Amino acid sequence: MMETDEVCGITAIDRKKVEHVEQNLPESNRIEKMAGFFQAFSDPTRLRIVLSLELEELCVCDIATIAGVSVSAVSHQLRYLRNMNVVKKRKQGKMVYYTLKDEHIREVIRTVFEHIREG
Amino acid sequence: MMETDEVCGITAIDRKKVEHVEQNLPESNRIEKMAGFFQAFSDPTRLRIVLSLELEELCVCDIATIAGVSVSAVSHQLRYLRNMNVVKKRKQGKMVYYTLKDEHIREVIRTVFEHIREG
DNA sequence: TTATTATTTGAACGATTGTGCAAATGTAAT
DNA sequence: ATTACATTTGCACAATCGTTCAAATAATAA
Repeated sequence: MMETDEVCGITAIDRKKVEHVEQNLPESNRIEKMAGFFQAFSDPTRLRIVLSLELEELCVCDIATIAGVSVSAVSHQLRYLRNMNVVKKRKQGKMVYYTLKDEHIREVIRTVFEHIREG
Repeated sequence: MMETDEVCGITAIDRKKVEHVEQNLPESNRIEKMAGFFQAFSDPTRLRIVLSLELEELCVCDIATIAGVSVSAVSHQLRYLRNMNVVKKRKQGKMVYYTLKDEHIREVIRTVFEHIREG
């Protein structure tokens, strides 16, 4: 017989390991926040927008051209990215120009991108 | 009048910028792959699984306990993560133990995690 | 063999997501 | 004022997602 135990109706095979993990895992809040961060880059259109803004400050219309979707769709995604603190906007007359919010975002993107290349 | 131009029915405000971005953007294939990579970590349950496997090699049942979802749900997510080359399995008798696939994944996770902490 | 346990798989379900359309808002030009 | 144009917003809809349940595999124990 293995070291088996009943916990909440689920069979925990190795209680020590489970406890070790549960004690060292970030709290749920943080994990959800982190997952949300990843989610911001998990859609091809959104990622293309972000990568574009790493190269140039762009207006909504130009982003739509580059992303190959409607201006409306881009606007929706930009709002999403703004809420996630990934991009910021600069208004100039009728136009609204978007850029990445800070260097921090740039570095994360670059890091992951490098690792993708290797993998 | 601004430097405006009709392209595919979409008004391109600044053709130079658009061309510069389009020429320096990764190709669609790569962007989609990269987005897929991010997507692997964009769900709280999946991210919790990955973070757990960074700490310990775990069987499916223990992962379910830690993640707080059914064994079935975990198995589905593990298959997803296996297809994405994030985790690998080791079979031992009835049990199947999972670990992160390589150090590469570990480093990406750590990097992003650090940046999240700061931001 | 039969029973038990761990995992996987497929189907079904509600929830979320990304999109385009149409209307609304904001801003500048005529 | 009216027109023109960039952007935003609300709605609807199809597609995808994450989950559980139940059945199927796989492997050990009795």
